[in-house]
Amino acid sequence: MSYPASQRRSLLQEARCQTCSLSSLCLPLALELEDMSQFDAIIRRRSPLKKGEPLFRQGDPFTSVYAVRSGSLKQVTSEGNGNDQLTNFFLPSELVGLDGIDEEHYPGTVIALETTTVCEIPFDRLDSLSEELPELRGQLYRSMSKELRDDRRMMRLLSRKTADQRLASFLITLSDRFRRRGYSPFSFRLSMSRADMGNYLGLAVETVSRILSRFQQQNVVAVSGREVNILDMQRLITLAEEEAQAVNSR
Amino acid sequence: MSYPASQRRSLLQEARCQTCSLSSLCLPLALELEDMSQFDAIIRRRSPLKKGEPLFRQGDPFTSVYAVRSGSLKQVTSEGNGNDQLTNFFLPSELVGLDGIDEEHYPGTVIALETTTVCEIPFDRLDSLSEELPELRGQLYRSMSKELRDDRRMMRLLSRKTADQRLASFLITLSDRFRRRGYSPFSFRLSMSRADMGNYLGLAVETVSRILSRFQQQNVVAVSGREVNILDMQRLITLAEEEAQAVNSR
DNA sequence: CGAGCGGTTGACAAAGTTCAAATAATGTGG
DNA sequence: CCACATTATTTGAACTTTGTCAACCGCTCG
Repeated sequence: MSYPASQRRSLLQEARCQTCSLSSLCLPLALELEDMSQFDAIIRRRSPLKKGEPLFRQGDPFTSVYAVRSGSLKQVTSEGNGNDQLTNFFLPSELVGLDGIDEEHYPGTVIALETTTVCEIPFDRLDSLSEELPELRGQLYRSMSKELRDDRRMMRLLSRKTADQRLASFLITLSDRFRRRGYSPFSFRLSMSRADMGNYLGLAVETVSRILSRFQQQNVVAVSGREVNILDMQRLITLAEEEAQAVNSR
Repeated sequence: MSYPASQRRSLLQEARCQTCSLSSLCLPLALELEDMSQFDAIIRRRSPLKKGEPLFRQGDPFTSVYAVRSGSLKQVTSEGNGNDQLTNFFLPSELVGLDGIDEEHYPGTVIALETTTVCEIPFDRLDSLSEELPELRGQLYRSMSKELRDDRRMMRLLSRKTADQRLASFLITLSDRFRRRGYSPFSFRLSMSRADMGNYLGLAVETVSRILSRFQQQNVVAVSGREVNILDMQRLITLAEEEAQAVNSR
């Protein structure tokens, strides 16, 4: 989730969707150049968020969805008592805030994990525009639908997988997301803490740490602080799926 | 999830959205009478599903979403190995299939838990119509957004709650859904097996059974087979939330 | 009436959590 | 840039919760 200086520079320059390297992954995907400029027109640029800075807070009135342009964020839902749940990490091109549409407010706080830039897309404008642009509407439906499927996958992870499988799955998913964005799927930097990972995966920090150590011992990955190198992707995939036997289906 | 004979009869008679008692909860919510008839026109009635019968199977081509009219269903996602994950229960007025939009196929099999009737809504027609009817479009966005929020709640349940809290939460959620639909929130019949509950909640069947027994001993609920009576709702709510201390946030 | 399924209960084992403590990393004020 | 204060991460050991295995009950369906 860090970028070489050259790329970071170019990301910041791309003030318009038409030239943004992410447009093929982002909401304007599938839009014609002409339509894209209409879409581009409703977007508000925001100054970069610093690490730890919230994009919005739980309970804030829902006004916009956001496309991540660079950096990364986490979404945390608090339930009164100190018990927070980290429900999502967002990487470039992903849409933030879709779960706030049907209520007047955002259901969780979204916080930058590093210096992060986003495009703000006022939802009322997006909705109107989606009336005229079937492709845009379809893309919006698809984004939400995909998020639903990802959620189901996460539920499966949380309810059926062992701690080892969770960590392996997590690393694979990250790897895959990086790959799709043109970065190395084998070597990357985690922008979140062990505590964040544990919270997201439903594990104690200590468990996360222990398992990463074990993976390292087994030469599956090399971990140094937040730097990750996947040494044996095949093994990692096996780890994520194996033992998946039995549990409730003898 | 069973209905008195009189109500069941009337549900079956309601062939049109305009007279359906669920329209105030369902997709046509917020539509003017005139718009509603347009919406009504695209809907296909289906003959009732028998218990155990699938509405569609995982991998079937995605064509429609479905609104439950009466009865109930479960969604099961299989991952090759025998390890299935039950990701959702659907009650009357709820929309089935939204997570299939962005792929060409449904991501899970949806099976009737009892005799069940649904309205089939071809998605391409729905999409076109949503172009003309902003209210319908909004409702569709809201439905998906709500489902996202429910998923987040479920993730929280799976990753942070104890078995007791999961069962308590589950009963409360069901109770609430019945209440919204005009049924008793205190007395209802479970249409799913203990195994289904366990699968959904990420618990072994034995655990589900034990905890229900314990709740019963403590006079929180009276359970007889699949009949449930909530005796002490306040206590149940406490059970669902309490102990929610600590875990990752000392 | 017997088979089978769904549900319940007990005993034991395993996976993870909690608590404690040491070490490493990062940030801050001078 | 240094010394100190914090915060993050790792590791060990005891303890809990829940899963697994086994046995049994009760009901329904041929």
